[in-house]
Amino acid sequence: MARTVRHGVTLEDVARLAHVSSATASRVLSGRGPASPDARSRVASAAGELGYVPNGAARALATRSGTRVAVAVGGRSPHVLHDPYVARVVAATAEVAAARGVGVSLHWLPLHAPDEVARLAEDRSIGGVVVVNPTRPVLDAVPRSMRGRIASIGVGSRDVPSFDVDNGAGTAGVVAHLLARGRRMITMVTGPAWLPCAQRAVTAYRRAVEAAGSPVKLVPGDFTAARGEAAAAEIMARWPDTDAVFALGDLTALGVLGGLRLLGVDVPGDVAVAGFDDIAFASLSRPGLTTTTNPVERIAAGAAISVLDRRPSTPLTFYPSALVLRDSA
Amino acid sequence: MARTVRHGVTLEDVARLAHVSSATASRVLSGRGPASPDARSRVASAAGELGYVPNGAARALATRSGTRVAVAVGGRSPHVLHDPYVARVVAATAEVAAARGVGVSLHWLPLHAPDEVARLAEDRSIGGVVVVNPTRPVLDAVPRSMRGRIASIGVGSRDVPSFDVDNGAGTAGVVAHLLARGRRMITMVTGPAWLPCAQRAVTAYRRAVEAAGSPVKLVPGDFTAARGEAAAAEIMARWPDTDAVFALGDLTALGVLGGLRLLGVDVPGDVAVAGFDDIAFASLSRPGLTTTTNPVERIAAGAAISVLDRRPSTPLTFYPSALVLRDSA
DNA sequence: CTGAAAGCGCTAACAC
DNA sequence: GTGTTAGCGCTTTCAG
Repeated sequence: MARTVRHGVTLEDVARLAHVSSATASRVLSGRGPASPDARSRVASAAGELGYVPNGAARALATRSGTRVAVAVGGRSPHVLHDPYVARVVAATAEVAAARGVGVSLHWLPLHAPDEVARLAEDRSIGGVVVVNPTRPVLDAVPRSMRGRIASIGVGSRDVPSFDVDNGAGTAGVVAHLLARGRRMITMVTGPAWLPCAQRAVTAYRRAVEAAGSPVKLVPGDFTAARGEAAAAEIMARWPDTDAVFALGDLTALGVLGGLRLLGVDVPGDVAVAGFDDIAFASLSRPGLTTTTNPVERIAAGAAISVLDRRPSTPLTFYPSALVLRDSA
Repeated sequence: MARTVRHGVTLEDVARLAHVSSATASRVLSGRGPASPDARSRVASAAGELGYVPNGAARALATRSGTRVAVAVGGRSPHVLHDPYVARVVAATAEVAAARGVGVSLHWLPLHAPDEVARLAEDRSIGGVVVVNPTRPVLDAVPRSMRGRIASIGVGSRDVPSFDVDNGAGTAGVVAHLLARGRRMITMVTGPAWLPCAQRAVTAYRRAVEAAGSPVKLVPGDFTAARGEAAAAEIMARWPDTDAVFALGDLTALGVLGGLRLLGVDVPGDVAVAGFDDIAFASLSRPGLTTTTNPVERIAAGAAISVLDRRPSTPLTFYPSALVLRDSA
């Protein structure tokens, strides 16, 4: 195993050692194109011996494939880039990118300038784009040329396959549980109004609650804890008979928990509280937060792989969300 | 502003429109090398008009500068890559990388194979490396060739500048606060034993506590909440007179909070609890967690910039940690 | 199946 | 100051 790991081994070096042309070496190493078994093995062992690592920049230049995938996040302010949810998406993407010799860059997609996404497409060093929480205008601004190398975590479109948690089913599960526990006055704290993928959850909530003959009560949210705390006060003032709150996003649910405590409302005695996402802290709160899972890393990896491997994927891939019962509901 | 944004505008196109050679255009656009004011303005406006975006892959190939920065995280298992702290580092790095037209990839540095970092250096498409939580063997395995394009979030070495939170001062601040509040039996839950940068906090704790004539009581931790919960039981069994616990890492502190509650210990009545990091949940727990800040995003950005701009930086850059008082201590 | 040769888009000497 | 000329390391026709 005494490898002569010279600094900067090139395909040329491998080819020379294997007594083949660099073209053949390229075919073998990239797996594309014909090559005799003999050549194959000689190249492979030469590459191994020299500790060859292909130069991604050169490959990207030759194949026009780009050297990175851009994660573009829709949001009202650039502050969204510091969201812990976004961080998880980026990290998961960076992990699958590493395996393919490429990188990840992070960009903000302002709500008021949806065609920023087109600008990303002009950058030839960007091989693919994963849009997070896109709005419809963003999706519409996606240029034809991005087809096959763009995916969405959020809603999708004809040209943009979507990878997302099945928040409809997740919500239905949570509401069903609440109903089964005898709750009848269930208020929902929604996501931001501009965020289309969050509407699926609202629809599911509405359907489940109406089917049970209970009233639909909605309060706007924004995924923050601060908003949850304020929402709790709003809800109890407006609908004192509320016996359950379902918040889209655990941070908001945790905020609701805090807000209710401030009001002296007992959870789950007086009011049950449930969230969405099952973040790390959900199990640490007091009472423990009943919620439903959101496999963010798996979703991000799915989206990233579809973009990087240019796999023609189904237009819609839903990841299941599983109910996690704790003490709050 | 009616830009003719053709798909794939090259430097050649810009040069042609500006009536200069591509070399001149390159000098102007990259800011390196001489250029007359006249040429400068013609090139600039041509680039603007065409909506020119430089091709990072081509540039990287020509300058041998790489197309991405690798974030390499030391840890016992590949699971560290899913740590929320790591995610924040990666996202912050991806943000500064985006501004420079490069990407970020994420890698695991196994404790038992410290020379994995040398393997990264062999990849010519990796322009720089940010090591997170390195051990000394990792630092020693950094090849000479990486000088100036590697930085550490954690301990550093002669060749690897360090960017880190001043956890010594942060710890001193927390302990001083605990002492000022009259606590005398202060136990510390440490970080993993293999993690050198966490030792600074232990040293600071030891010094502060000894100076006050209080006993040094250490329990090993691993930054997880589960460990914090277990540690709480251990501590109260071993040292029933404990009146304060300082945990390195808020997640662990939150675990301690839970563990103490299980034991029926009142916080902060019987025992005060303080953490480190000021993560989002610190303000959401009950009681609110007293802790000290850790500006992870700023630290990561500092490290990333030093690597990307190849700035000869000071060997040690400490970021201040500020005490955040809540209810737990 | 294999090799020669022509780029991919940019930068860096080196003359002028 | 500016243009000409070579590459950077890889892939990809196109002959053979």
